[in-house]
Amino acid sequence: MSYDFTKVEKKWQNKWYTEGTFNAKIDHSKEKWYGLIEFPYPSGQGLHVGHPRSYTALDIIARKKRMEGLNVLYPIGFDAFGLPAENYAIKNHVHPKITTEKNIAHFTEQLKALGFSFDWSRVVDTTDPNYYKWTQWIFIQLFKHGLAYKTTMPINFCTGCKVGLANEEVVNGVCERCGSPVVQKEKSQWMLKITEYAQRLIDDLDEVDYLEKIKIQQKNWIGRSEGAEVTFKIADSNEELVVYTTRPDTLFGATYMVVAPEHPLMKNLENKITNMDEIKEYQKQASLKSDFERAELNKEKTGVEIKGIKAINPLTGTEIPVWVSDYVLITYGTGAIMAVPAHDDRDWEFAKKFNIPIIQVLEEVTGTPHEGETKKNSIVAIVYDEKNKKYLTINWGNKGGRLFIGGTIKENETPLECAIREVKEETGYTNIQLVSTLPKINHHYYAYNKDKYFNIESTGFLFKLVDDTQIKQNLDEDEDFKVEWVNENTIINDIKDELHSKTYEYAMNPGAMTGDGTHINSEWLNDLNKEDAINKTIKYLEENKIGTKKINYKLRDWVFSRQRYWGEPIPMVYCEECGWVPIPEEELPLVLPEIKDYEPGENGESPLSKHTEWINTTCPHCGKPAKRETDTMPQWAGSSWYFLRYMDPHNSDALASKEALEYWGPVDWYNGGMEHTTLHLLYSRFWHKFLYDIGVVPTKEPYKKRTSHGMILGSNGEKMSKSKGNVINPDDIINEFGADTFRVYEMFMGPFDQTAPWSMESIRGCGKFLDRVWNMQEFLVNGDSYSPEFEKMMHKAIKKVSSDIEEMKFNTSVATFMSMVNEFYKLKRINKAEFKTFLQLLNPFAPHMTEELNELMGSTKTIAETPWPTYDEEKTIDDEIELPVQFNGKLKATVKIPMDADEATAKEVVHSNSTVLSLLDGKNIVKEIYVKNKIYNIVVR
RNA sequence: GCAGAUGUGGCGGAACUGGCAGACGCACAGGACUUAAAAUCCUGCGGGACUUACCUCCCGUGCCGGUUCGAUUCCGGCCAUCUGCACCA
Repeated sequence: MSYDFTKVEKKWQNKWYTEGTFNAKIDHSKEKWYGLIEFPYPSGQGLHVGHPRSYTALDIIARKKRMEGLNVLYPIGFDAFGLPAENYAIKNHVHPKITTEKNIAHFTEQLKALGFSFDWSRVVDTTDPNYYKWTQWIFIQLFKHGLAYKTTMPINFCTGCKVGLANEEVVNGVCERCGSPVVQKEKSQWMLKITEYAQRLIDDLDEVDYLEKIKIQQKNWIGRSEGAEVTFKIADSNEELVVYTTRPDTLFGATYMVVAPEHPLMKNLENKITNMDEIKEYQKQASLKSDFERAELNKEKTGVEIKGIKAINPLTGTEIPVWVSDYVLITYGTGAIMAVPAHDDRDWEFAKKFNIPIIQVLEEVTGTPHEGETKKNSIVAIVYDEKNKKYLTINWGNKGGRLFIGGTIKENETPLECAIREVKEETGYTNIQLVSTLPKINHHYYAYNKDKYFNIESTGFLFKLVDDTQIKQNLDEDEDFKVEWVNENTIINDIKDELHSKTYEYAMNPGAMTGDGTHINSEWLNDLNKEDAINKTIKYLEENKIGTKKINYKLRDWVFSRQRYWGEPIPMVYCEECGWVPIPEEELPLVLPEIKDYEPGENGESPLSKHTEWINTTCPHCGKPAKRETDTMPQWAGSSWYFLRYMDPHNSDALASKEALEYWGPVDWYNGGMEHTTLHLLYSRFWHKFLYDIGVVPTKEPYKKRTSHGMILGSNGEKMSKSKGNVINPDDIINEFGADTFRVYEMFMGPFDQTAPWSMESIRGCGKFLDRVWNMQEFLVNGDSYSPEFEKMMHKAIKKVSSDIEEMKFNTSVATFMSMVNEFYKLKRINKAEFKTFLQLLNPFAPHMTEELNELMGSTKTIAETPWPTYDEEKTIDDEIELPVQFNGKLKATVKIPMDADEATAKEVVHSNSTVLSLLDGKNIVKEIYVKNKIYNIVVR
């Protein structure tokens, strides 16, 4: 009798749905467990095969938790506001509400066909006024607490369509739809002060169980840095330029300053600046670029010197030039920097391009310091022969190995003169040309020939050989070496001296020295390391009132306005007298008006801006005529708190009752994609913390645990997309293989948190496995307890599957099931006790078939009603193990010994093994290593 | 450019905390069943050398090096691919 999944799956799905099997109710006598998956955006394409990966994973966990006796909440809903519905509406003149309803119905059907144990009585829909009433309510609370404010922020503006665009709609600087250039246009927008919560969003990560990579990514995104704000005076004016720096210790090396193109300094000093036209042109060019373009890779640095003004280095009093360049961003720090080209890569690049002086203030330390060192200044010269691709070295043989040319600087001699002289004296080459001067290195060493310890400051030089003109060497008596030209590999292998190899490294990778070291050229900071110098500088700045210690975050406030129709209306009214006033809470929800033209308004306004009858209202505060806000909220708004609504979805008096929030909160386990780590996850943590602060929710953090799933790729290993023609439709898979096979395959395809390509061949294998499970009925025999042949396997399997599910190692669980089935087939026998346990373990993965088989076995209870199987640790342990025996770490034999055998027993068995004895013949045993139950290694000579 | 991730047979992958590399599945090959095919069941399956065969030996977890009795696993340096990005001072 072959298995008809169509009938069986429908049967159980109907039962679950009509009986509300998985509907959750508050029950204070039971421990709760709240599992959450990211609710889908109901797109017109229908469900993606990626959705079920996450949903199945948490469904498995939820089903297991129920069997373990927990009161489980596993809800589903729809994040239904968004761009695609609106764009579809513009194109086809269908109201987004209609398409959204249709799409939700389609999604619901698809999700039900996969047999997820969702509580279908709690479905939420972010576009439902009864839902977004509370999204608006939260916004008003944010406004009342000073966390929502208006400011001017640039939007992407299409010069063709004359509308604002989302980042996603801008492709290579042009509009996705019409191809016209996109420019940045200033617009007054609502902002949420997420930055106020930056520190707490970092600190409270210690309290939650998120995957480490998620915590790291959130911390990097928030980007806390400690540094200082330093005030630079502008010469001959009252203007000051405040910069933020994380490296105040390098202040002596600041040789110029840079301000962002949007910085007010230029306007303020307009009458002093002599090249204002040039600067205005540069500002205009910069305004055409989006932030993304400015960040584009390998971009050549651009900039213009602001002529007519100079800044004064507050430590040295030196006048330094001020530049404007778009590599400095107005949104970070103070929008201005002090540039230290010797110790910052970007500044270094800029200074090289515009020939600005580079002053080294920190030098790397090599070698080991020793008491009684003699100080000297010296050079290391690297000479490169481009024609033959060889480097000039001197080979001391066993008296010091291979080195470049080195030497001590004499009095009245510059380092460069010294280098040229040394090359001539030691090798005879006279026609060389300087390529670059390398950063100085502070080196400690011991000279054998002089029996002395030295501490030298060495300047490196890279020369190229012009021609091979060579005179006679002029050597000291103790200089006994060979002059040799060698290739790169020889340099890397032979040059062991730290100073010389470091010099070579600098020569090969020109750039700023950003590491730690010891300060030079820095007056009272000299000889200090980075950390001490930073502290000392900050202290000095504060004492002299020219700067302060400052913590900065990369995190920016959240731009909360969208010039779109299909979003939650922002419940604010503008009154000439009273300013921005929220609408009274009893008037919520502020319903999105039904309109027919969803085309954006002119000049980047929202479509709502054309509806004067809706816009015109009265001020809730003073009663005079006033206007509504026409921008709507971003899609992130509805998803920032939906997990709270699930706890009490039909409540009309509050976003959820206190009882529900206290019982179900916080979410015990939230799984979702890595792509939501920095936006959605951070936004919802921010809202939750705010709601905690105003006493609405009882916990600081919304999610106890967060994990993530990997993307499912097309069978060609690329991201699924219509244009690539590699999209897999879940409906086809369900029709051909059934939901159980689909679920098992998605769990088997690879490690849950990594990307995996789809394979039609592999899914067939999972179908075959389930058929084999079904066919085990043919050799099912009676039995109330595990048979001796399978007892150990059963206990091991319960242990393995139980822990695998908790660790989301679903692929190895499925492998365990497959191995078990293979074992049952070997004996062509399984008894009822074994079958029952097997079905219970497999049930969360393949709920339909296992319930059916369980029923066919004559069970009176469904598997969902039975407790999760338990195991006996004792019975998972083997009595005897195969111990590998190695010789010098290479496997040569295995011996059977009892589990947990002591060393003497193991030794006896190993030494009576014939292979071991023959291998020991004529050898000396140096050492024997025994690791209990793992290995026996004999080291022989 | 920065950050994060990944790299193991023909393919997807397994290997607990440094201890027998390749579990499980796919593909492939052979066999059983069948008039035949499909389905099903059984067996084999990293590469190479040697061999009638049993065996045995060598190589092998992206590359180079290190630590160790022993490294897919730890350390240093590279390379490649993927993903994200806000040049973060």
